[in-house]
Amino acid sequence: MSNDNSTAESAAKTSNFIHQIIEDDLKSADAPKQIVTRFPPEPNGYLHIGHAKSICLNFGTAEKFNGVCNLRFDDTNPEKESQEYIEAIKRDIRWLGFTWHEDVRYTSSYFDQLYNWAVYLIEKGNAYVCDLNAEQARAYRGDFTTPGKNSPYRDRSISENLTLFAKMKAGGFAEGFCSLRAKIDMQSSNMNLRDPMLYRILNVSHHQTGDQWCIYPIYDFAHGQSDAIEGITHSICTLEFEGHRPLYEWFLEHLPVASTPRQYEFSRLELNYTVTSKRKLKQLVDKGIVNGWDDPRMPTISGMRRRGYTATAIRKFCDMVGVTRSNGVVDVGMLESAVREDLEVNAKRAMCVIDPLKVTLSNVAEGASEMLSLAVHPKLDMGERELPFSKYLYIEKQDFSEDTSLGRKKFKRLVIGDYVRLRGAYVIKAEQVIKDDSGQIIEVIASIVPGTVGANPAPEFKPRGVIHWVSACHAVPCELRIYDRLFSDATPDKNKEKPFTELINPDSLQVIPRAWAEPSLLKAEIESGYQFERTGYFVADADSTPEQLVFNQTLPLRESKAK
RNA sequence: UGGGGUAUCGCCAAGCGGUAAGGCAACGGGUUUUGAUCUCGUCAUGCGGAGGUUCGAAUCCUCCUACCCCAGCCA
Repeated sequence: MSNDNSTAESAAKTSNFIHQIIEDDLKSADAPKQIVTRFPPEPNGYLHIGHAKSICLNFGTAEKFNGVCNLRFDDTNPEKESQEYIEAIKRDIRWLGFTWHEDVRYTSSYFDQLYNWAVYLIEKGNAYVCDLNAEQARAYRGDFTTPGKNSPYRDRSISENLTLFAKMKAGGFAEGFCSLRAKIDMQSSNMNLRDPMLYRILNVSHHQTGDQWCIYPIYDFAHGQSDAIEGITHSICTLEFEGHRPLYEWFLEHLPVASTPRQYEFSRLELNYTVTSKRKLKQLVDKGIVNGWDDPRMPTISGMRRRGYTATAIRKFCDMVGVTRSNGVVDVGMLESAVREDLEVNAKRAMCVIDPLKVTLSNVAEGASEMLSLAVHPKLDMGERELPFSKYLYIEKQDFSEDTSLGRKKFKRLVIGDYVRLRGAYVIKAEQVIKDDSGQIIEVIASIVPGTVGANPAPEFKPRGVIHWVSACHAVPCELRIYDRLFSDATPDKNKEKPFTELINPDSLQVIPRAWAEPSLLKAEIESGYQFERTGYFVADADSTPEQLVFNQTLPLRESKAK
């Protein structure tokens, strides 16, 4: 489908601070044999545009340096995770065009090893079972300006800790009764080092391990070690994990791990007029504000796919925004620009009239039907399509005006007494307008200039412009869903007055139940992009049935001010 | 407030001591059987601020300022 095979080349050209670090690493004496990265989503929601950036970075970096990238589900919190999300995430990554190394990994498949390492820490006197409840633990932790206090359980003996931890694992304690904590430094100015929790008791079954465990490791105790197990060389994550890096390294230093991955952080992607947080996107879904995770207004990968955004465009966009450590909010227009750039060369052209006005051609015989052949793309060779022409047409209401004083440059459409080109067909002249009792224009009588198909007319018949059309008796009805940005606020999650769920653009979805498409669109495939000439990019939606075609507007065409 | 980060055009972003790339947007001109595309041009004497070092500073030093992250048994 994609005519763009320059993605890999341009990806190879783009660089960022992480690539620079890797280049240095590769030159060093202890250079890794191979670069290994990983994309570690938690299966607690669908992937969004922010994840796309991380995916492009991790898979793209591995590709650039002839390394590999693992897909690892960071499934340490079964309460919020599900198999449905796992399947959706795999589907989205594949759709983006990336292939993970070997089999999918799961942090949960390392639970035994992680447990043994926890025991190891206890044996070395570096971890203890703490009976403080959540509230008490918070009080003991202190705050930014107050150092924490040691837990009264901090100095339990190694053997007692071993017994207690085994009992935790065996289900001997109620949820929340106790936890395993690392013995680091309650006075640390880095809150993450104030004896962080390693394991908590969770009496829930896990989507991968079933009821095998009732204790689950916390992120910090699982992530770095999982990286080490997999031989990850560069563990790339977002900025909010920066403060966790000392802890990440502490575990690698205090455990007999086989390799020492390094963590690097970059700033997460933010887009204006949207939210990029799985938690918030889930709220939109749960509250029914949108129709599911793949609603075409959602910045999820599956939503964008359904909207008609292409993988090529999303990857191009990720390339455009770059990778840095500074927080910023990217203009959603940049994403749209990448989408148009791809669709301009990859979308087939077709015609569809949204708001029809009947045109009767006075000098075309009743019942006469001519089959015209039009290029699928005006510049690229994408074949031809057949288009029936007849005495009765539909054009857009907007493309006709009674105001004959409108200048030819000001209004490049149909006006009584003047000429206009029907795209790919004849030049016509509007002769007469017919109105109903209320004065509404219901029909225009026009005539064709013979011999103007594929040929320019004599100068005196020079058309004001080109308009799109369909043959009224051949056109197929279809439903159009026109989308606009989901939020009316540029920064919905930073608004002080209202929660983001109340900043929804009331016009984010407009349904046009009956538009008229050229017959070739009957063959439109789901997810295949079209440009409806002069109106916008559209894509056939999976809701389409043999009786009713449904198209989603991907984006309108750009419009210069004059229009 | 303690700690950790970040500040270059409206937005994103190169720059790594030698005199401010590029993209998006915007604004002008041209081409065009899509008011699309394409194309040509304009768009930071200035790099958060103030000092300092240097022949030379966005790049080095000092001091300010603003914003982001951390006080989940989330990731």
